[in-house]
Amino acid sequence: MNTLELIQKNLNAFSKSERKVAEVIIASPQISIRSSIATLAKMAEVSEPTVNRFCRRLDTKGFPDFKLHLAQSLVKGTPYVNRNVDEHDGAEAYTAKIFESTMACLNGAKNTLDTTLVNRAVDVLTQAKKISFFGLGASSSVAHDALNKFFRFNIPICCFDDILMQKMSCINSSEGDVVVFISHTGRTKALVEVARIARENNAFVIALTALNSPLAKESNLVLSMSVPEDTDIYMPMASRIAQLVLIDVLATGFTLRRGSKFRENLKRVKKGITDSRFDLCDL
Amino acid sequence: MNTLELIQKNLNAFSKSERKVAEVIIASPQISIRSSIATLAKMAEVSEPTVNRFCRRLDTKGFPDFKLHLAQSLVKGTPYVNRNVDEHDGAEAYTAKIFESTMACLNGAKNTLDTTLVNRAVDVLTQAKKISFFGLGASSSVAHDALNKFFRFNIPICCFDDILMQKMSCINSSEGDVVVFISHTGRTKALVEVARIARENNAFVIALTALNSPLAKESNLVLSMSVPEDTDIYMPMASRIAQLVLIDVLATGFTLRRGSKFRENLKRVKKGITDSRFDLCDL
DNA sequence: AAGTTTAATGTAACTTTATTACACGAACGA
DNA sequence: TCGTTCGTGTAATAAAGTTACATTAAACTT
Repeated sequence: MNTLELIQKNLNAFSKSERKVAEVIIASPQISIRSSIATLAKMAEVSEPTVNRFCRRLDTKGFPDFKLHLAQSLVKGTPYVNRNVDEHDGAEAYTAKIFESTMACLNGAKNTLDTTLVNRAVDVLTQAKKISFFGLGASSSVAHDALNKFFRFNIPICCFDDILMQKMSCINSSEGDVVVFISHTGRTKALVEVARIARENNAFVIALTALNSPLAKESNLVLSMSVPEDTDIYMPMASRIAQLVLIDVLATGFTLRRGSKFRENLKRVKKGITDSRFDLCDL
Repeated sequence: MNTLELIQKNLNAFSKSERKVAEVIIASPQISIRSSIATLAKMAEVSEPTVNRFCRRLDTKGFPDFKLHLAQSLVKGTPYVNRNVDEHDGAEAYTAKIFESTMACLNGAKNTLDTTLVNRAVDVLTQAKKISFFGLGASSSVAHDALNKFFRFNIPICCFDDILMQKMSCINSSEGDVVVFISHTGRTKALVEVARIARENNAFVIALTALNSPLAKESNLVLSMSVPEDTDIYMPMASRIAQLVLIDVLATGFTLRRGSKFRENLKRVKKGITDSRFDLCDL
């Protein structure tokens, strides 16, 4: 377990002074590993032995040993930890926090994603007669993004925000069609119903959603990622970002599976777009 | 450059005693990073200052600093680097690469984003009579996402994919309106023209785009982030993700600026959504 | 609610660790 | 051969980390 994450997780288990130390370290781990125990103690406004006790509580032999662990975890794992935005944060502070939280989130998502299932999903997608992407609310922009990506592959594809259009589309689906549903919670009633209809019409249902959710139960294949819930009102839904990256992953897998001739095509599409742009020399 | 490799490579450049130190470290680096300078000196059968000099020769401040560098280099795998997907990658490999590249990208974006400008943008947005979000192609899903976020703030807001609708909307704009344009390259002709129209009608133009691009030149305020260009056809546009996070940042800044009463409202909206969901006990 | 106990924290003495200053001796060149 | 330079070690010094203990705050008991 990553030392920095460990500190973050145990924040509540620490005593008042120890928490001060923890906060200083989380705020600037890179500085911490270069500081002496005296400097760190001063930064956290506690005494040196408190810092030492803090280190021991984290199962290290002492301060130098702790620094070693921290230094290694800064390389290995995420240097970033989910930090909530505070009411009094300035632009610099909240910008950093949001970027870092998002990165921490992606790291978590990556580690909990089952790549065997990714592989199966890619299998199914490459063999699809038609692919549909459906999401509602915040997830609808993820569906749009997926449309944009898969559209370039020149295969029958569709994407609707509208729940009725989604239903109609599913009613018309048949064997060989694949429907991808996107929902963070997997508990949006309307969407779950659409998924059921898709299944009833022999479509293959892939869900980017939470494990064991109602939506997951209606699906043939569930791609889930554990992403911390957005308990904080300031905190934007990083889950959405993780879903987008997952779409990237699926699109990439798709491209790879299709072989080299297919990739030549892609280059042509990309080149086609540049014609609607100013030349680089216009810069 | 990896410290251990560096030692290995420079073996011949060291003096006799220093080489002894180098050999001991190469033989058991894990032990070395946990030893004191005295222990290491004894292991190498040299004096302590020799070890110290050895450390300085490797451009470190001293023994503790050297240990830090060594410790970090001993950790395998560099996580946050942009690694291109390879034709022969399996699902696990490309999944990891894409997630990690995206994180690397976000990190880069974070570091190149000017928070002073973020602050100004938030200023402008909070005072806007109406806010519009426009993007084309891949950026249109970013615009949608922005709509979804800012919509909750209960202010006049709009978002169009259609270039004609965008134009019409801009022609009708007036003093106090803010239009946010989203474009990775900033060179999409159609969008640049819309921006010009917006400006001509006294709207305040914010662009999430590349510095010095034609779009940037038509804008009152440019939020740019340096994100590696997607040279690789496999590699999905991580720039899009960075833009989404930037939207998150702006939305958060907006929320903070509006004060605590406003945030109470947001909680209500959030609660309102849950009614269209299955209860948690349905899980 | 007061007293007792326990946990948390800081002070100061002490130990360990690292660095510096300097001296000695070998290698090299004139 | 002498002087210089470079490498090395010894010893002194400084810095960092740890321990023991005293003090204070918190919690629990009666």
